[in-house]
Amino acid sequence: MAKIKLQDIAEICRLDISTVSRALRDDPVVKSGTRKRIQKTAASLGYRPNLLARNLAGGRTRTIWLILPSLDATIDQQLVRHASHYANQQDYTLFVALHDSDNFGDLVGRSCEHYRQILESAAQGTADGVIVVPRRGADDAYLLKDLINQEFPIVFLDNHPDGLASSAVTSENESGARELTRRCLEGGATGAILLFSEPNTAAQARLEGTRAELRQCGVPFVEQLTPEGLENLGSCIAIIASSQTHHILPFVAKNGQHFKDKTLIFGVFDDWVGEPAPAKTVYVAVQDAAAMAKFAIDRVIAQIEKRPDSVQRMVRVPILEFKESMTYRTQ
Amino acid sequence: MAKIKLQDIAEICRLDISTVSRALRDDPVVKSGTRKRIQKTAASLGYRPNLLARNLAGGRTRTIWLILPSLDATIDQQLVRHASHYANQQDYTLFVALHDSDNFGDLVGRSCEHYRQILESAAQGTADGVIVVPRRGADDAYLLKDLINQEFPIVFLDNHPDGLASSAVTSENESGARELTRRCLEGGATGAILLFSEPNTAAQARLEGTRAELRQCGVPFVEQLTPEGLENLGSCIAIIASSQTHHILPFVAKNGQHFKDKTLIFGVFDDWVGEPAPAKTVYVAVQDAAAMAKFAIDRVIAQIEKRPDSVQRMVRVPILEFKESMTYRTQ
DNA sequence: TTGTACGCGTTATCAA
DNA sequence: TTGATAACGCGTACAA
Repeated sequence: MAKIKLQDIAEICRLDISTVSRALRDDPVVKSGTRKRIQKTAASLGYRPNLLARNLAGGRTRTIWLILPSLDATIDQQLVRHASHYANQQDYTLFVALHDSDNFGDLVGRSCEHYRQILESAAQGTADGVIVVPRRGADDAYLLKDLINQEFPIVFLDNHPDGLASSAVTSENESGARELTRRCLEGGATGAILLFSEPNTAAQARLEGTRAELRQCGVPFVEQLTPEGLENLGSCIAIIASSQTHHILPFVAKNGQHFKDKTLIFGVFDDWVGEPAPAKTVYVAVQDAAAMAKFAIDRVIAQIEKRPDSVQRMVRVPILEFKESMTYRTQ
Repeated sequence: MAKIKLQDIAEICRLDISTVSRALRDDPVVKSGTRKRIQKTAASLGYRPNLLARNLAGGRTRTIWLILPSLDATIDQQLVRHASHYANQQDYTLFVALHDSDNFGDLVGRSCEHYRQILESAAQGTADGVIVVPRRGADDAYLLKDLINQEFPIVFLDNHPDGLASSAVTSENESGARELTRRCLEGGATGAILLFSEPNTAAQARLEGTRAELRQCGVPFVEQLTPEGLENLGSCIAIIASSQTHHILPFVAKNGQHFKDKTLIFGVFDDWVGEPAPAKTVYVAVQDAAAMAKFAIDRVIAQIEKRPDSVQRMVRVPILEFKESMTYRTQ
């Protein structure tokens, strides 16, 4: 059978469509008897209201999109999880869209196009607001400018494009990186290798924090691995980076021969899965994904409901904790 | 300024709204000159077509939802990534919704409610079809039954509820688990511990495959760890499970004292991050996420476009590869 | 080549 | 308490 609509129910019940509409939304203005009757026949027919029509008429969707480049990093997965949860609590539905999913090496440029399409779609009535996790430098700034100018509710999360006057939620990356670095030094590091090559504001802030701390403590470090540079770093080298998966382990696997006679310490953000080997210790700066997600959702909703957004444009969430990674050794 | 609509542009250009509508979709029937003029003024006004209205009028959204419980497992992330990519290639947009995100321990039952809501929303015109990764046994069967009966395009991925006559795409879990087990035995295992406690069809198939192989080879195994059971397993124990994160490492961490004098071998699906320690070797059965995603998308689209779906109800994708996990040891 | 008029499925504002 | 009717913004036969 085809899709049941209000009209069908109305005809069966010999009532007007508007009465049916009210009854199905439990409007107490409809007489309790007819209301029940309508609801029963609706259920028996397997009626489902058409959300497109409903949202079109209502002017809002109670839907927020979380748009991010990928789910590779642990923090991304956690943000999705918490944002979805918290949005749900606020009676919004959160949808996730990936915009970097085209980067499989087939079609360059298509990814950006896809990104643009997603943002457009969101702003075209399908979502009440969006939370965007940008990734590739300022490539996307011009895409977002329009939306912001038209006051479409938008909040940046984790990273934020430079020079856009809009809400943003991120971690205290700079001071977090300083603290992480401090731990590595307390752990005995005599020098450091910095792996923060991503061209985004979060990685840059971390890089700067790390540099600042190392300089202040007078500890040598390099950002590119050269034989000469390595000599200055001493016997206990801290490798400090954003994440395990993309940076440290591949890096160590590739340059293993250089570290033969060295002791290694790793410093990373968010998590370390598995054994810390080949490091002596792994220090982890854990971002507060729950708080970040909560702030982001709150601020989009504030914009959606046109509540006067808090003065503060940029929210920096403190690092949740600094810890040494667990080891599963049996001895 | 408020939202621009076709009417606004029509008035400015002194044309009918329908002409504007055609021009903005590059309909060649509109005279090239006026088409350009219309497009220019539209752009200058920052016009965005309302997708709700467009989809309502058009009857379709070119949107597919991928609904899954969480993103904890690597396979989930890969499925999202590939599905998003492939859907995009087919000119569909893929949205991801999590339905288990409420399981933070606050409100029991709310998760199921949320799940229902998401499925309903999808079927209410917002999506042309859905791909569902179910997780908790057959809890959700009744939710899905309605949708299937009403011929709403739906494909199950990874797992599938029992007894529902609908399309499903999954891995060759049973034979995959057999092969994985074989590898563990070739690696020297004298006994095995099986950790497949999840109440879903994928884990069950794997459990059965593992059991079958072990029985055939006459190798002792346990599914619950007891002191007596442990004695029979010999000195080299294979721990075989679905994933690293949720099962093996916590299990070993908890029961470490029992394994003091044993050699361990791990057998898992999808991936192993970090060092294999405390195991001698880790064998990994890697699922073919790309193929799974592709099949799933293809089959939803087939249903959406009412093409006669292939006779085969259930697609079982072969395991991509069996490998030993990489090690990053520097010596 | 452009305009008219109706449909998409709901909600909301009247009037009855 | 219910019914008629106008939005919501756009697509599209059909007519001009």
